[in-house]
Amino acid sequence: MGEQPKGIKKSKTGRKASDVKADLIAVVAAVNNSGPCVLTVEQEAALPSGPFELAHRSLQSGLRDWVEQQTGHSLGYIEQLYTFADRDRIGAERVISISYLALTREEEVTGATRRCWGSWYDYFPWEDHRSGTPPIIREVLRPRLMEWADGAADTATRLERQRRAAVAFGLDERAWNEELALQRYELLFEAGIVEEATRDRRSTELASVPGRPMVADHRRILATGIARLRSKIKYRPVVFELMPPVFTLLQLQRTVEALAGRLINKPNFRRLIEQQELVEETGETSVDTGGRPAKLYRFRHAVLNEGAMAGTKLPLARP
Amino acid sequence: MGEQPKGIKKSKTGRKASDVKADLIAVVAAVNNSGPCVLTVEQEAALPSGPFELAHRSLQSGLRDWVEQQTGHSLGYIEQLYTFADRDRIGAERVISISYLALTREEEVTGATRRCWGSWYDYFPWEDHRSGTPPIIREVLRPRLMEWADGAADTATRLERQRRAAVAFGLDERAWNEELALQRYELLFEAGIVEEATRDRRSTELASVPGRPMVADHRRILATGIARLRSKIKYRPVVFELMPPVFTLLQLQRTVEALAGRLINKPNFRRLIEQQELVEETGETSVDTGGRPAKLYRFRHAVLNEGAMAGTKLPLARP
DNA sequence: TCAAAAGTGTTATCCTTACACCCATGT
DNA sequence: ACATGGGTGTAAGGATAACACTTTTGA
Repeated sequence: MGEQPKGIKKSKTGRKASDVKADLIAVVAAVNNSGPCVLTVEQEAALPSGPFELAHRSLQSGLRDWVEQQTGHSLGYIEQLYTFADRDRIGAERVISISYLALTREEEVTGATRRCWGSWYDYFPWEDHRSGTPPIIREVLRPRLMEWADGAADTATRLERQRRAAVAFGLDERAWNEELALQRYELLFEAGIVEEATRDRRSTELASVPGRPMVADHRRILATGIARLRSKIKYRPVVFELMPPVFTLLQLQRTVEALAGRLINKPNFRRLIEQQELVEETGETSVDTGGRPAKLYRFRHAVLNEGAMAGTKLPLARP
Repeated sequence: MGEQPKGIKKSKTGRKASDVKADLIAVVAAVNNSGPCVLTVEQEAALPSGPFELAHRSLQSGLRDWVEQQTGHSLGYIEQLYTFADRDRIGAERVISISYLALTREEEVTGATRRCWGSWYDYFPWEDHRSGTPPIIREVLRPRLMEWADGAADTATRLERQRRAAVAFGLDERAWNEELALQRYELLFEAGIVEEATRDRRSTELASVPGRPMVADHRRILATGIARLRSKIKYRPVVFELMPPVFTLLQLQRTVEALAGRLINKPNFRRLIEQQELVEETGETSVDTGGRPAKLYRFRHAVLNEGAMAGTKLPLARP
């Protein structure tokens, strides 16, 4: 910031015209025995959030403050998700939402704060494929999506819609891709199949409404967080933010499966983890839960320093 | 939205306390014969930007308006980069910057607008490894970084700094990783080696200043864009946004090389492109530029519909 | 003829995938 | 004994990397 820090930006309209409100909004994810869940308020219908204010030192610290104040939960790992201006919001002042993904463990409940964990798959019943493709896809979503496609004005649009639905939901022998969680929600929204899409416009159509809805566009933000996390666990060791300090390899696998919404091959998973040297043995074994005692592991925090996870996909020339 | 859209958010301070200004800021990238470049204003010292205003239909359209107004350039492909609150900015009103990455071709100059293309590697001379490791790393950056490391209070911090520098810049036999462009800039900033870091605090240290500086934190935003693009070209077909409608495979390779800042193995690159079916022949050949005529190709826009680029890195169980 | 660029093969190696199988413990 | 989970081995297939080589043009 020299002598003229922002000199290049001159609003032609008055100063007031460019004033906005900025909301901070958090997807706080954890995994417990019943599966992946998200920290909520308001009877599990909203994500913790609040306005960014002068008192906040930074966006992240503002977010931490709001989450702690509303839920009594303090955050560890945080990353930014996306920023958007509320759609179809007109009026005196614009609102910008800056969303974040946070990963924690569901800790001991201390205060008497209204903290509720909502299950991911209550909001997105079509996303859990751990016990095979959920029936809701074939029985509800597929027919509704085809209806929507058939409602298109011309043939080109109809085919286009069918293809989009097939890609997103793995229809017609296509493979399921768990990373498309956001695309799927947005497709359902566009097709008017999801409650949030119809509740503004007095629901002329029948509301078949699969999955529990949320306030405003919070469910879309949750979908964004899920999609981001599902892709990120594949190239960054973030799962460990969700694990206790010490764990067995099967516990780790179950956690990843909960997030990905699909099952993993055990032997190969173990090799993958071990060959990347992400964990080290503690030397102890678990207090058995139904079978042979398992070795306990802890995360090797050193890997964060190793600058690993390079990932070249280009055929580089030898230097 | 519903009956109580944002009811859960009650600012304890007055309304005014949460009002902010939101700036939109664009990294508009292109590649020409002289290499990768970015659209700038103010004598190549700033990125196009402007405040988000009531008149704008959305964040993206606001960005398009500002860029077009300031440079006469209209944008195609856009993606959001990052949102941050200005660091060390105190005072009456907070400023939030929402940054975007846009990809275009450097088109025919039409209007008499002040549009300038700045070369990436003028701003980041250490990032271009197409002709081997640039001397500036061994001759300037390495010594300065070691100085900085030695200035640490304790041994642990010193070793930590040395390791960070080595990872980021590929020192000590480590491999160069072109995707770490942002980390590198931030490391230089933290070490006070870069002009932006010293100019606030009256530069007590000598300003060795490698690379052309920019206004405010625009250079950091540019680094963010470069890093994002370098990683994205590996798993999404975004390069084609930078290409003319018809091109030879070598032109495509040269473009990718310009972005990545390193050379690619030709035969393997061709196979990679062809086996992914990203392009199709036009049937024509290029008006030769120095050798045997090359087949011309065009991008297969169909691939965008194929929902390809799944990318599982987890050893899934058979369904 | 030579330089420059366009193209084609071939091989070794690594990683992923799939699957088969044995081990240790509690009931 | 057997169910449950822990844990190891291996072989096939595909992708990647490295490099050698031929072809076609213009100067």
